Amino acid sequence: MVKTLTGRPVGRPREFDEEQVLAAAMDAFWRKGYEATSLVDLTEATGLNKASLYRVFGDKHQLFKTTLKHYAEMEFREVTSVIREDASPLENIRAIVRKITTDFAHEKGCMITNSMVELAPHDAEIGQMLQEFGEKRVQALTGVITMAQQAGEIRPELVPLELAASLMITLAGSAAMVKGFMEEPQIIKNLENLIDSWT
Amino acid sequence: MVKTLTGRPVGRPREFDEEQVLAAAMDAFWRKGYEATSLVDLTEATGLNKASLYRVFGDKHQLFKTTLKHYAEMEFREVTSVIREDASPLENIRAIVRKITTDFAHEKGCMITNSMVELAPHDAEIGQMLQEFGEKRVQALTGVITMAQQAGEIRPELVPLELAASLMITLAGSAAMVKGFMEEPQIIKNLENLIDSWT
DNA sequence: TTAATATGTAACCAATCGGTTTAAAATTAG
DNA sequence: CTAATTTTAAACCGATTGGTTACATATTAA
Repeated sequence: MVKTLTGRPVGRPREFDEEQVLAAAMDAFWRKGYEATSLVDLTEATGLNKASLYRVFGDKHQLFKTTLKHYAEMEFREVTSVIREDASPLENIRAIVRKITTDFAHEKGCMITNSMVELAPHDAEIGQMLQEFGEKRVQALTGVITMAQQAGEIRPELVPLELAASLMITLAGSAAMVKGFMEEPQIIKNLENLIDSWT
Repeated sequence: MVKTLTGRPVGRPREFDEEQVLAAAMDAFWRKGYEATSLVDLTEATGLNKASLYRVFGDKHQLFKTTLKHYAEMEFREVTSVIREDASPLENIRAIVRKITTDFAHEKGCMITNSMVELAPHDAEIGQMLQEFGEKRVQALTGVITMAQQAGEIRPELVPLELAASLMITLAGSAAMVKGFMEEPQIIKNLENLIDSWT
């Protein structure tokens, strides 16, 4: 795409918003997973035809990686946005967990957990991405947990990194269970019990 | 299949053992999931050709349901088999959890969790099956937890059904995490911490 | 206006999908 | 032996898969 001096690209202008298309494709993959989402599904979800989709985002696998990255960034942004400077660290942890679980809405679960279960063992590239996203989240959680402990809201004998791992596992389990076995209130209650057990 | 007076069926005898074929098909689905496992994969895994597979087990979806049921029954049998009359209830719970996690071997995870994540929201029939398997496990866990509590090994203020739900969620999360994000020792340590927190 | 560039649509493509048919081979009953 | 029954293997089937090409359309720069 060649840009001109005025900033507008040469040639026929796009009829779609790249961000919206990406969001729609992400939603399709999030709902049905990688394998079960066909190119036809993607054209219906995005409103674009196969050729445009291919030209702009590459093949299905590349598009999936892009949507997965989009999801991870969106999720990280939204989750960190609930952190309040004026709230206590433990209150922030509770808010983060609530935010994450409400994002599981409508049986879609968590796209990262979904992808880990569906793809990680036989798709090294995706596995790598998921590991990076996961480590980033572990670090972030370990950070706020450490803060809460320093503020005296978490028992001093507990190890922040272990609590973060425990929370990761419980969140992943929650994301799996919400897809047909448990209701949201039960899942939230369990998470609140877990955090209570740290105090 | 018409049986004769001698008990042997009329016609050419089968060259395969139905149980072995089912186990091989189960392993293929367990490893790669429903969508990503093609009929060709199944013929290679089982040694049978498509026609035989189809005649004996029905279509791919029926075969999947059969292997899923096979998995659930196998798993339940193996897990209950580690229970020792001479061990304390809490020791039995620990043994059960260890057994379940060792069955996650080699990044395959848990076939029930895998199927819940991949299929439950858009395959009502599979969703129903998974719900039944899950409820059976919750009941079994609630049973041993109640016994442990009555034996004084678990604090009396804790609710057995809630602890069972907590364990279910943690096990599902462990099954997801083992597929590329966490190592088995870390997962087992987390589960032991959880059970310790009940005492 | 003309040349260059980019987009959108539809037709096209080979490969693979799940599934079925056909016919040879192997066995039992009579 | 023959007839009946069942299994196996391979060829076959239409539909769908992911992916590509061809071309008319729209826009910019010059």
